[in-house]
Amino acid sequence: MVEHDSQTLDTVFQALGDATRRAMLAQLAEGESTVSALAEPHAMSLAAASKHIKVLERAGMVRREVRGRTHICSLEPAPLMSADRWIGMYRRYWTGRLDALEALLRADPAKNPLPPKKGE
Amino acid sequence: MVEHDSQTLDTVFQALGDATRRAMLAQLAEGESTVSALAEPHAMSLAAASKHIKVLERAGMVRREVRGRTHICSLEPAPLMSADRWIGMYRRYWTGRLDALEALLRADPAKNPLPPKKGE
DNA sequence: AGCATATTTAACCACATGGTTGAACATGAT
DNA sequence: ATCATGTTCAACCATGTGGTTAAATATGCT
Repeated sequence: MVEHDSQTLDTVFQALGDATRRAMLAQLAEGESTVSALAEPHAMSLAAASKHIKVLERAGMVRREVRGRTHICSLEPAPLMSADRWIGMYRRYWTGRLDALEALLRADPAKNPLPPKKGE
Repeated sequence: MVEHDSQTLDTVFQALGDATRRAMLAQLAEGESTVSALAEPHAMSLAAASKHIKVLERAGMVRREVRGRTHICSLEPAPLMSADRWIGMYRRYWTGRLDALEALLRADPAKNPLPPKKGE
């Protein structure tokens, strides 16, 4: 039985709900970065970027190692895994639905109830 | 190449960042529910629950069919799939890390750098 | 028509969020 | 000691969020 800690999921999903922070995670997936390197791609003050990083840290997704005067951030995968497992509970659901749709289409292709709908 | 619509991900992850709404999605995964049925398990006014449902709707995760005076809500899987695909980009990353860890452990089990750490 | 049910809307409140600027702090270089 | 660099902190602002209560709306029942 999979335990889902509600508070963890709250902070993780909240942290993911911002494009700047998602971009930072993407950058960290490529390798460690200093705070300024993480801030650089974004059109905002360093202080603002610093706050975003702190949100990611609070969510446990980023670890920080203070090396001299620079802070080196790295990705901590565990919370993302939690989020993934939560969403994973629904994979069964939607694959079921998609299978049903596919079956429907195979049964009568002329009805085609969907436009291509690839824009995502 | 997977297109990730930033705005969609924003609203979806934001919607997921609240335990009440996650519980509502779980309930909807079991089957359709009216607004009051969705509200019932939660210690809050109907108006508050109604707002939560609207957040889920805005995120595209819930569809509403007005049948008479009751509104029947159902789960719309596409946005969750988007979120899943986004997180999926990191699956490679963390399985890599875990594989590395596992290799480390196999190489020298005595070092065992981790407590069980199953609490999640 | 009149009443009950299902839901939303509006106005409000406290607090969080995402941004700013300017000052502070800590470290490294000269 | 001084100065520059990397980062945070504090104060502030506008807007968003999650909740409330009270009133409005829409439908169904008798």
